[in-house]
Amino acid sequence: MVKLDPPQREWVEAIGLFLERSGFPPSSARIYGLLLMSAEPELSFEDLVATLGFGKAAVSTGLRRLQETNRVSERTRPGERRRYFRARLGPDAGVDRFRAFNSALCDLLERGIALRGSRADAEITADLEASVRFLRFLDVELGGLRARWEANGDG
Amino acid sequence: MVKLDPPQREWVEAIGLFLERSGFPPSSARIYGLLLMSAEPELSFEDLVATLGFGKAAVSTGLRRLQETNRVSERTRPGERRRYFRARLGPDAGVDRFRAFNSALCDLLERGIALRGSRADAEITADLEASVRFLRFLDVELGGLRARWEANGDG
DNA sequence: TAGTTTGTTCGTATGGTTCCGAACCAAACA
DNA sequence: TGTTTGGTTCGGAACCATACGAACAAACTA
Repeated sequence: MVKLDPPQREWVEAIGLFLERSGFPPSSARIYGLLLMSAEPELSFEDLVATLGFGKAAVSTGLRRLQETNRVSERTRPGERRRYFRARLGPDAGVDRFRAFNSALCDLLERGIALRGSRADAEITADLEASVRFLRFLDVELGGLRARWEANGDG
Repeated sequence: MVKLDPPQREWVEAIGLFLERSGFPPSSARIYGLLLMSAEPELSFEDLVATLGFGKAAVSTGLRRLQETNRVSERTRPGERRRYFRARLGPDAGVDRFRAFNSALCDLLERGIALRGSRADAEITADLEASVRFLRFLDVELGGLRARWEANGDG
């Protein structure tokens, strides 16, 4: 059981809603929020159940999703069977997903352009081509950005 | 009714699924896909209903959502009551949403850092601070990117 | 006025997601 | 071997979003 002020509880809820909008199920989102807000860097399964008020099932599947997407790591302490969970914070995750998304979109748009053929309206085709060019530009630049940030040694 | 090859139909479905994953309801996603694939740059309400196989209700609400988010424009032709719908393709929409998302996340993380206070685990706090710094850097750079692209006159 | 066209809105139904409680399993220990 | 602890998986219930059909509205025609 984790001690949290009311504002801290509200924050967990707020970031929970936020993560939900980016595709996480509610249980995963609250778990991640709690791991970020807790004064302790690691929490046990039981801590999560007791503090969040979710059933064990929800916490179990919520954790699984978080681990599948590399958002949470898990370890055990010597002599204890219990596992402890910790939030993993990589600033790049969002960018990576964004780039992957754009890349997939780009491929799709190119296939679309090809399928439209030459008899189709030229303006829409031109718009699609402009989108593809921009997405390619964006991908290259985002790659450079990442390199630049890491070179600065601040991440 | 719009004539589409089977591969073209599949493409509409594919980009439909793709847009669904970025938050669009299924009907909106298919409508937008069809508007992009159709040889005609504009389609009527009836075209959408007949080609997609959705009911009128679904097309109506699907279109509303697309218009609310500026993804589709509508016009009438002189002497016709019917309305014609056209896809609007802005390459920036994705970037804007990404930046808005990051900005909101950044604010949230800063509030989180403040709420954690000084008694909380320092490593997690430091990770949060690094995330904030990176997000700020990213936002600035993305702004610059946009400007650079538009200056090149290729969008 | 009566009828046709062009959509919109409402009530209901359906599909998919997520939750809970319970049953279950695996590991440690008596 | 039996018991406790730590966690997973299953079945059913609840919820939310969305689709359909039908009723409705608005605009034009005859």
